[in-house]
Amino acid sequence: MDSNFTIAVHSLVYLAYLPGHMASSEAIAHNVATNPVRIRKVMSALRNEGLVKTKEGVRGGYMLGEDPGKITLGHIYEAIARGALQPDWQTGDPKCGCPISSNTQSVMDLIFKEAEDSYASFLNQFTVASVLLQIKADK
Amino acid sequence: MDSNFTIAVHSLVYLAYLPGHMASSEAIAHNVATNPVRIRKVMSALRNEGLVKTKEGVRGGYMLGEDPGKITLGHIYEAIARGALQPDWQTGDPKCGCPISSNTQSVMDLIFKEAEDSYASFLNQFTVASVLLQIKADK
DNA sequence: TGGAACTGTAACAAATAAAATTACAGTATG
DNA sequence: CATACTGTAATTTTATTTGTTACAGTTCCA
Repeated sequence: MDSNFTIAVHSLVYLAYLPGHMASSEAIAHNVATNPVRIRKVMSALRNEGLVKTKEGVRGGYMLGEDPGKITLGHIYEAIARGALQPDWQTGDPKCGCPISSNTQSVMDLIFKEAEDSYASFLNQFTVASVLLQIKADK
Repeated sequence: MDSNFTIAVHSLVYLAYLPGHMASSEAIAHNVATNPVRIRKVMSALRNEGLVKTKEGVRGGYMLGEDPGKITLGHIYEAIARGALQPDWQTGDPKCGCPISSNTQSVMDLIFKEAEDSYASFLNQFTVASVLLQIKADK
């Protein structure tokens, strides 16, 4: 999977950490170690879910859309990475006569969907606030 | 992630499906819709975990190493895809003064490891035999 | 006993996906 | 109205995934 989920978590934790709870894409990009355009794209996806709020124009930037203790990693995952666990490439050939070759795709599809639900719900035990605490405690 | 896990599951289900429970890399590759070399690589990894047995030489190929009902998808995942859930790319810079930038990597690392454990254990509810049944029932 | 049918790998090439860059229109602020 | 921002599209660069070729080693059996 791509790193958008990690970037999203890092960015939100960074916002939670800052006194003003606000930063520009450039400041976030610097902390995350990537480029501002990428941060803006990630933030756009988070904004659609209400996880951040945007302020355009001079002295604009991003701020948390909710209390850090209310934003779970599962929610972040759903907002930005849904489907990332399943490989794009599929095995078999749906038009093939063999039932294994033709049906494995749809069965694996279902298994991946269920597994991803379980993954996202596992991630719900973490919040931006709890990750921030872990990071502060980390030596 | 790459598709090795899906290929592994498909291959083992295919072996379980065949009357003789045995097939060459070429036959498996054809069913999976990939090339024989790739199947051999996947099978090598599965062999290290005892999930398949190999027979070299004429009329050789691969056969199941255990009862299809005993092989769980979690075990297959561990054998071939451990670590695939975590992106290679990491955020932040461990040498940076800011605690967020420098510690997010190790904290996310731990979260991904735990999440992957939970993912693999979710997959343990499925076996090669149960997937085969699902595939046969699929219309 | 030697050629055919296999696996095991390594090395390389092609295709695809992820990340970075560039560019520019739109928006608030002072 | 110049400046400092976001939003997004287009493009380039880089990394990863997949496929191919090549060949040594193993077993079978004619």
